[in-house]
Amino acid sequence: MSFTKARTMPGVMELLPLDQIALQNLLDTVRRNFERFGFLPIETPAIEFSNVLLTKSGGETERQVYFVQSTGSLKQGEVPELALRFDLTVPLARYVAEHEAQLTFPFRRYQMQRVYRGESAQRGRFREFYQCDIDVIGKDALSVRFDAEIPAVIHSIFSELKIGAFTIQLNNRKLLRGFFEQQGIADNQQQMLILREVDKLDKRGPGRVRETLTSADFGLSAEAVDAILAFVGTRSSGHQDALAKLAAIAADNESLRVGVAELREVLELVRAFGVPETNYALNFSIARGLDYYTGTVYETTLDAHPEIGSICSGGRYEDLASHYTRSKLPGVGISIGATRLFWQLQQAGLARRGQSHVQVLVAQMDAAELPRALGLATQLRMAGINTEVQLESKKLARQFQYADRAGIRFVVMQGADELANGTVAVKDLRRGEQFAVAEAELIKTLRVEIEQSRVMGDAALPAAAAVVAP
RNA sequence: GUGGAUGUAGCUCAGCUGGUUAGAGCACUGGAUUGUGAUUCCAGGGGUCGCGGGUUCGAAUCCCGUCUUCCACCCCA
Repeated sequence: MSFTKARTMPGVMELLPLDQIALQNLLDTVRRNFERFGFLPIETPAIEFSNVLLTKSGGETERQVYFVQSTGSLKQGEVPELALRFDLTVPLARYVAEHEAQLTFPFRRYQMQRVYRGESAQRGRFREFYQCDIDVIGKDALSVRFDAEIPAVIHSIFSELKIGAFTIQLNNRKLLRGFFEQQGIADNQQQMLILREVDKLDKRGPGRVRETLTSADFGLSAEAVDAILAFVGTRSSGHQDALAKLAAIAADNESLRVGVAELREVLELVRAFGVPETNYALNFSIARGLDYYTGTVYETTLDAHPEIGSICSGGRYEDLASHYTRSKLPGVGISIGATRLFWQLQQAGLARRGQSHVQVLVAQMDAAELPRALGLATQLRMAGINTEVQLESKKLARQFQYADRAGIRFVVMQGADELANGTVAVKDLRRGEQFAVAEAELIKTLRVEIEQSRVMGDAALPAAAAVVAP
């Protein structure tokens, strides 16, 4: 008999239960903070009509879209009618256009779902992954103040995740465009091409970016490249410094003036939102590849792990749903790639295994006493303690081994000795200690132990390693 | 899509210039008598050496093809 190789396609993440718990803890933290800031949940289907998803056809997205078709409706040579979503922003645009009449604006939604991209396989690159998005969509207009609220949400999430110091890098597309105009680079396409290169500044260093920009493809003079590199090299340290850097810009065109003004307002409000000044900074090389950003753009990085790159990014767009409706719907939002983030944290040693949700295993000491063990388990469950019972008769050693491997910390035993004197034995597998308590005290004792275990579980870790602790 | 690597047990790998029945560590299963795990000791299961073809008396080893996975570019979370 030959077996089919049991395997998943490359680019998908599949986890063992304790790692799954760790990922879910991460997702729970994100969701909790989204809700704390007043964002409401929606879900959209994984499958959408192809023409809805591919409004801006051509380019990267089309290459990466998975088309979907039922076997019955296969038609040779035609573009399938359906496709898997490749992000959550396009479905949001469709959603808002479709339900506009029933939504209240500004519409604040969060969405945490999986998206699909036909990427070629590479480290940390997934074909199926979670995106956690928040967006605020305005009707006709949306104040730049909302741009300042986003970093407050980011700060709240990453503080709670405890993955170390992080910086929310801020920039503004209008500022960049204005600057390019000032340099005599007026062509929109040309600006985009330069933006893409500039965006790689922190990853590749100024040397290689200079090399690319001075190449024949760009047709820029050495002086122009110098000016660009000097400008986009701007980084601020601290709030006052950021304001000073903005003040130093000689704005001689409208776009540049507006960009500076927007950034200034965002900075002031970010501070007022209570984000510590160590957690945000100007970075004029942040451009974001996506075409639709028009104003503020964000990227968040971990100070101690620059190799991870951006862990959360987004920005402002002027018209979200122009392909679906005449209404003008500006918005601002961010996306966290939770699957990749989790993977990166694991690689960097910042994620640890989750703890089993099973808090207690009631051992089976004597097959005849199984009903008694079941009754004990029921009592524990009614007290809110997640409990599993040893249902098969096995040597006690095996029962301990099972609990240990499954990550269950406490084993409760009530054998002949304990029954005789009305006690229950509790073994703490992590500490390797065992003690006896009166049966009436069991629940109270376990609650204390479990609470202690929860608190100690966090405290025992270095500050930067507690990510996914429950 | 372009360029470069890779493939031996579930995992990490060894296997010299071709030579008997392809090895190790970890993992797994069982045992070391009565109610105590992760440590120790003993035993055991597990591999068409990615696949196809060629050279040879003989191929995991050499050659060709093919597939796979991975890395860089592109793009992105």
